Amino acid sequence: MTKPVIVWFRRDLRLNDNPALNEARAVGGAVIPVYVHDEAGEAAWSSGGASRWWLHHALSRLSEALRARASRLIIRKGDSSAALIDLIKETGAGAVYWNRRYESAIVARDAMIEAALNERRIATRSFNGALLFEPHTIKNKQGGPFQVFTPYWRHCLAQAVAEPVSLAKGAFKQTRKWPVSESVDALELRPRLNWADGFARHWEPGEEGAQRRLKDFLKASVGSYAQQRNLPDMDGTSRLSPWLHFGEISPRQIWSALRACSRESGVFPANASARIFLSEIGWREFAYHLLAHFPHTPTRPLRVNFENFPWAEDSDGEKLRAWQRGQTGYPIVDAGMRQLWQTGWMHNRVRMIAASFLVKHLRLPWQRGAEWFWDTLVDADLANNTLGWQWSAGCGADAAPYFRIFAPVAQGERFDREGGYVRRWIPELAKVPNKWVHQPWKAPESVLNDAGVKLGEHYPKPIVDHAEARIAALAAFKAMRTAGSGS
DNA sequence: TTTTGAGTTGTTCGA
DNA sequence: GTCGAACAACTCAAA
Repeated sequence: MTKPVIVWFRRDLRLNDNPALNEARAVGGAVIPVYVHDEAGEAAWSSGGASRWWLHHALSRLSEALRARASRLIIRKGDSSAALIDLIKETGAGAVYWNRRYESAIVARDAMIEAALNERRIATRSFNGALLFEPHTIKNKQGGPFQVFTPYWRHCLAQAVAEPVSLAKGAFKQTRKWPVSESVDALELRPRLNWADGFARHWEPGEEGAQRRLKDFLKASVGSYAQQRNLPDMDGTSRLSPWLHFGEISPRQIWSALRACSRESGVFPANASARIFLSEIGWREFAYHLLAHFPHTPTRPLRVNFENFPWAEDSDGEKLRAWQRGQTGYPIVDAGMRQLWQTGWMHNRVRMIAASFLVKHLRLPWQRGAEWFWDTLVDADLANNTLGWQWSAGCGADAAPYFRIFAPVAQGERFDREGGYVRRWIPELAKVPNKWVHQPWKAPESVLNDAGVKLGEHYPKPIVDHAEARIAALAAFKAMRTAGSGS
């Protein structure tokens, strides 16, 4: 009789286009879906607070979806290797299948588990469930990894992309006796305090929620993506990032759905908007490419001369705290940081502005920003977070040149012209007229009085002066360069 | 090996 | 208000 196969779910919390699950069902025996909550195994990057909230709901939805197929999700806590070996003993499973991950600590751990299982004569198979182009399959002509996006993505687009595979209909083959499982609640993923209560108004974790969101985006927003993706007051971006992170949707499914939309025009991608959206998926691929080939980059700069960048002092943490709490006095920055806190997400345009502000105006290390985002974003993803922060700081691959310092007032006026975004997240400024809403400190006394705002009381004065901070940042970069070349 | 062209997302200044 | 140039120099990728 065919032995059961364990499907080890990780960052692939979906039933459709799940190669490990598909292949396990194809074996013909029982399938035992398993999730192991192994915080120590995640090393330095176990899920942050906001991600844990999402994970709680993602696991609940996956568990329900499996029950609808007459199956179950078996949940265990603790060391992954020990949990899998226990389950093999309890179920008589002959194999473990999973979809690959790319963080260096996880790659190393998975290799050890594979060896340990093979030693016990348990078959293991791993699959690509998370990427269009896995890092080891993409090489430049010198045989090395790409470090510039454009040639990387051009190269990728010349490769074939596999079609997503839908889950075959019908119930799963049953195991004779289900092993015991923890409840999702027992993982204690939701915060003890109720700070995440607002998240549920903004998000619908789970595979169905992902498909609904993709459909809505393709119907309503992708056509105007080129123009509207930069306007934080609009729903112009896909907002698929958290579902993508947990693998509730795969990039293959997105690629395929986008191509179906382009069918009428006979060209793929059909237009500038579709091409730009696809290239955003490409940036995610590029981030995984870089993380796999430069595994030290979550904590250390890719460009080594940035190791001795002269960051500013902030011994009491006051500046960092002002940034985290949305109290810098620059409305577009503060609105973003408050959106992040309240919803677990921040619009991409504002992420760039807020990141640039931390790194260039406050001159605090990008790692502090990356840590905060890791804890507060529902879409926190090691590859994307690392690339984004190193790009903003200017120390990464294909990064922003050092002289590119976002001006928060100009950015606010350009991308949030009516101030709707700022007013939504900073109610103190609700009555400040458009002309001053991005720089209330410049407004005449009478205007502020009419708006009911006293600066320094209801809303802070700017904690740094833009022009001075800009000059200081340029000087710091210059100092780093001279220090680097001198030795 | 050497050379050449090019590189997500900006800002400021001065005409 | 609008426009183009300067910002400074470096690294990558391909020929």
